[in-house]
Amino acid sequence: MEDSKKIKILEAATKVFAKKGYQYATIADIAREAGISTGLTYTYFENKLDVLLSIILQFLQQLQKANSEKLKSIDSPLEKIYAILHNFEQLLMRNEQGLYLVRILNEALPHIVMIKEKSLQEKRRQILLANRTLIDTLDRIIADGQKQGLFDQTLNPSVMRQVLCGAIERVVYGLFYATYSGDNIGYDEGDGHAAIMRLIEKFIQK
Amino acid sequence: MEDSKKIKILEAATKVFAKKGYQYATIADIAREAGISTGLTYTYFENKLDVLLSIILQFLQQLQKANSEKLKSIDSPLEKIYAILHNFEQLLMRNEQGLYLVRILNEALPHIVMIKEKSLQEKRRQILLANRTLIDTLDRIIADGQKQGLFDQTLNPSVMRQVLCGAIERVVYGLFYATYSGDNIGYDEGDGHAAIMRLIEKFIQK
Amino acid sequence: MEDSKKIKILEAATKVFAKKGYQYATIADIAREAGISTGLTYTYFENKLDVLLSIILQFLQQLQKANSEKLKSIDSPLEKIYAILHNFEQLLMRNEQGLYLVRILNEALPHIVMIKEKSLQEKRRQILLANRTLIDTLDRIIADGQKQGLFDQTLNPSVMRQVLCGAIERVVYGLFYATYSGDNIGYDEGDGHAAIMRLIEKFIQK
Amino acid sequence: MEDSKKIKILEAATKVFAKKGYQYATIADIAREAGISTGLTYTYFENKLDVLLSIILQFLQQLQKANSEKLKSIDSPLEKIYAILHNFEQLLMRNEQGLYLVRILNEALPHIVMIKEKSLQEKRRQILLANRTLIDTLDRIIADGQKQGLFDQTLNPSVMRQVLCGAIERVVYGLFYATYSGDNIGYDEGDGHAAIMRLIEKFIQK
DNA sequence: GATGAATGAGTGTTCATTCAT
DNA sequence: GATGAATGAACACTCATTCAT
Repeated sequence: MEDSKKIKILEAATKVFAKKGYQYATIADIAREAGISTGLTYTYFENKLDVLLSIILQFLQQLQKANSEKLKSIDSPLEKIYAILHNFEQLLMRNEQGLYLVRILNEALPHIVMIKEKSLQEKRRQILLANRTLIDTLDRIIADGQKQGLFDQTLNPSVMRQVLCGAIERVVYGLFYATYSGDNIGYDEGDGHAAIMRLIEKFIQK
Repeated sequence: MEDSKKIKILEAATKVFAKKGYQYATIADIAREAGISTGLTYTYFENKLDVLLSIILQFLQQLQKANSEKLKSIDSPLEKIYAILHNFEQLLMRNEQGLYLVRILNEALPHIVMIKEKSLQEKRRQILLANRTLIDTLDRIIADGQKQGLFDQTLNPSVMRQVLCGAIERVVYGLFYATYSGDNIGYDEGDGHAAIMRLIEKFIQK
Repeated sequence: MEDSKKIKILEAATKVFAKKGYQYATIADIAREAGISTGLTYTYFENKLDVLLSIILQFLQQLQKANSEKLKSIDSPLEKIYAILHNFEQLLMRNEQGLYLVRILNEALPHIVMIKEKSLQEKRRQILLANRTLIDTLDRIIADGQKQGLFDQTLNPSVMRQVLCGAIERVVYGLFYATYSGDNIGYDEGDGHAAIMRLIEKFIQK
Repeated sequence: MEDSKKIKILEAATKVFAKKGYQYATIADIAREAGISTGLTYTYFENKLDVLLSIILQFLQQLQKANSEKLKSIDSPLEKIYAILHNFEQLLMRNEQGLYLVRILNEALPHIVMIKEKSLQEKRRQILLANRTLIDTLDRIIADGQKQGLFDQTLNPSVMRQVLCGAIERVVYGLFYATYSGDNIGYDEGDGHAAIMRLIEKFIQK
């Protein structure tokens, strides 16, 4: 089990899933992109869905790792928010693969809850757990900020987190779309970053 | 060609697409939900994709109609934003069908650009047009608000619109998820509405 | 049971079968061409195959009737051959419907033997009988001609009849094709008639 | 892509198309006859129609090759006609597959002009070209024979070729029918060959 | 490990046929 | 008789997955 080949498949699949959508991407597409045979995919992954879940889990785990490292040494809720945002941007906007991920997460997350395949339950559980951990982390930081009188106290932390995440997702998805369609969407990465910073400053903070 | 049957199919398809996702929904599922035979679906629609596009187009046209009616009599950019938000909520949160729509729009919109089937090009064009009209309307309102010194002038209107739309989408999608999974997502419709109002007040306005 | 409507359906079906081929012609096509509803077709015919068989049987019966009337008063085998040829040309080349028939006979006759539907066995039997009668008539005339020393005696009557019929079929089919494709096939009705006459004169006669 | 499997599929399809007719033959039938799975058919052919066209094209190309090889070394128009007839008989009457072909050609050729599928246009073009080449070759040989005073000069070469081809087709088709229905058609292969030879001698020659 | 030929379950779509009106 | 909406069986085709080499 060469790990380098597994990585190559995951990268190829990320690209193909992002460009065609999970449903329209075939194993043959992915194998071609990875420069291997279709059959070999099944040496490294249970099935097509396993490839998708592995991509998502890898991302969530990377994010979780980056977050838990950074957050330990930060006290201020605001700084924590910034730290998480920074990790997001590092993972999603620094390179091609990151932008592909945005599209995949956007498409796939709603389906994950419904997965029933027995052999993938463990991966499903891990993804849901990592997702929940991220959500809980954000909610707790916001609640802390509110308690400390730093953040808006009129709103529910969960809904504030949804606003923040939804905004980030949309802004970054637009950047993915611009990159891969060539269309002009009216803003660039700098504008996007500025908008999210301003959102935190004006909407999250008191 | 009973129109009532066409509506029944669209309603059934909306429900099935939302619950299973477009790809996993079969025509048989939709027909069963609508209480008809599979074949009859093809009396009213060209094919499965036509059903999806019809659902989306219907929503966008309803929204466009509601918006153009309301906006005529309003001058204030802020009030215009509220009016559009109100229309969104009326169409998406008033009933079951609306919540289904959120899920469908979220899943399907990214794919519409790629549609190549000749017979569906006109519908594709109408959807893209209606979507663009909505985007342009919002961007223009925001630009007006900025010119009049009412809205934040440090940000690009397009990116502000993305933040607003992303936030709304995520908040409403959470409500859909809560309704159909039964999970507690930590906020309710009232919280959601309040958060969006607050977003407009603090992020959009100066 | 209006007989005029039955005829109208048969005429419409003849046209549609000829233009599209039996398999590609739909009942809806035929009904549209006949100016009636699809359902009404089933008042006059058992099913789609019954329509086809009725067309063929009608032709064979008309030919049989014409032949038996003419042949009674003719003694000379050669004149008999001419009489049958004349009847063929009268039925197949005098009008549009006739040319359609050529195409249909050409396509459908090979399938008729294989028909297994119980309700159509009687019609199948009649068609095979009429066909056999025609074949036997021709074979007997040729055998007579041979006995009387008028026709070539070196060949089997059956194979001579095949040559004659095959030639006629091909020549007339070419005329149908020319009429409906607009292509130039290099000969016209006059040439065709001349060729068949010459074939009889040189190949059939001694 | 084993070539032997492609051939196996073509042979199986030739048999099945001949026995059931193109429309009534299913891919499952063909695959069963070939001893493979339905899916594998699509590894070797675009679709069902592609299988049919491949059968026809293969025959026409074999015939064309055989003709062009033989005709080079022959001067006499009469000998050329005999050579082409010989090639026909070699390809169509030597084995089971050949007799199946007669049936398929008879059924399918009229439909080929109408094919609209983009991916099959090239194959369609090649078939029509090969067919035209065959027709033109025959017409030119006949015209030559007429110029040299060897052939009947009272008839148009095109119509003479139709008579010859129609006769051959019918005679051979009868042999196919006899073989596969078991019915006695009143003549055998020897009779058929003799009849065609006699047709050339008496109808084509002066 | 690596290949890609082979499998076959699954589904969109068509259309002959039926039947309530 | 006449309609055409409704049915559902049938089939071409796709593609995830397997496995002999």
